Amino acid sequence: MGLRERKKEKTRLAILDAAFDLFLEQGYDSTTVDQIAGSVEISSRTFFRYFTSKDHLVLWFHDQGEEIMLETLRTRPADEPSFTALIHGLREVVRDIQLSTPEDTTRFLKLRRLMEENPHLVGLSVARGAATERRLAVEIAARRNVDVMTDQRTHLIVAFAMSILRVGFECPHREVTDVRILVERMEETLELAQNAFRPGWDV
Amino acid sequence: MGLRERKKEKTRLAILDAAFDLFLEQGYDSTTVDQIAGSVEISSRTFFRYFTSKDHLVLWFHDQGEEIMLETLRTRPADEPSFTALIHGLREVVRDIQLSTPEDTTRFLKLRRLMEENPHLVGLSVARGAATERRLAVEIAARRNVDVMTDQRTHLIVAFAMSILRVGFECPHREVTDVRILVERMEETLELAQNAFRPGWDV
DNA sequence: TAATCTATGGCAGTCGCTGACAGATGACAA
DNA sequence: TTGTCATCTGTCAGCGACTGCCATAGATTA
Repeated sequence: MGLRERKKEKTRLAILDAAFDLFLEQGYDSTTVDQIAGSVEISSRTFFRYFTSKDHLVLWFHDQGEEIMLETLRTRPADEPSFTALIHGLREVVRDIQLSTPEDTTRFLKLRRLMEENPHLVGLSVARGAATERRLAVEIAARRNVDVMTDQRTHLIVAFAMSILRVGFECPHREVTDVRILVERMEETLELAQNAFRPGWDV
Repeated sequence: MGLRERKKEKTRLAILDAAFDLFLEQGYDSTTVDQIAGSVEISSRTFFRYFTSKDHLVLWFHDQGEEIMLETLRTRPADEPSFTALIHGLREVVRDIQLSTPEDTTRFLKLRRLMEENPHLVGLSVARGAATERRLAVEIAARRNVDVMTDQRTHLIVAFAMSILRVGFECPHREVTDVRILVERMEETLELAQNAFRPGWDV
């Protein structure tokens, strides 16, 4: 990897870290892009070359998760029930968090705190989730040999699965100082959710 | 109702109609607030006194639905399973659409077309949905005699129910020229969803 | 009719975001 | 090492969403 790319990655992370710290310190809305750019010593124009919008800072994690979900779907056996396959995707997302570097973990926990303190950001993430669901629905429809446009069940399967992810990450009943707490919580949610459905409902 | 209030309601609807027509004609993004305000002959400053943001034009329906859901929850018997109670809420939302005035129906259908052509708006609506879910969760937690902060099942119940609404409204497999098509579709979705769960999972 | 309340418009300003141009900097071959 | 090229970066000018402030026109009430 060349010097150029390494440098880019470094500023990308620097922006992310600076932004999160500023957000947590003085709030999301009252932090301007100029401030963030300033504290990393780049122009705000450059900021927008790294992140398409201020919001996008918060969505980087989401994008990562989407990729994992899609990737997992491709590797799961074709005859596995769709919902089960999606659940495996969710577990992969969780695993990815567990295995990430300490720096990434810190970033992730900051992001979580940020969302907790600023519910409007949850909305953002959920909005992005709608796009993710459309993409997942295409995959699941192919799997189930149905038409994405007409098959409601496909969309229900995807929507339910993604709901689990969201519920698992929100409402953590005690302070999350460690990803382990989050993972634990996520496992509980998955367990609960899986028991809620009739076997074979997702064929 | 005084002249003042009647006039206000009239401009409110005028703004909504003008905006939707402009959006459908030339796209959401390329329509400015100034244009909308101009075509109703008010200043853009006044526009922002009727709608807190350009986005809010699209969310007015959502807000209405939320109110119906909350209202319904209050009237349902306390010993009814939570999920069932929410489903009744969904049915009330559908009923409200069926019973609305022709003007409102037209507005609603335009909104639907708008969302179809502009997926980004679906995201907006979903984002607002996150806030709605939090409010519904409070009610459901009270019903189930659990703590909103800690009980995951409550959040799952709400999230699943709201997913149904969303799926029912999106992906309509044929052009929606009549609310009846939509209602029909919604019934199918509800049916499908209700059969997906184990009886008693939501106690 | 007078006093009062409130809806509105104009204006100035902030912030997010973009296109266009020019200068700086790393990549790579001779 | 040097020169060429691709890419990254900053500056600047500008648009559109949105807000606070103040003055005024209109509706409401006494």
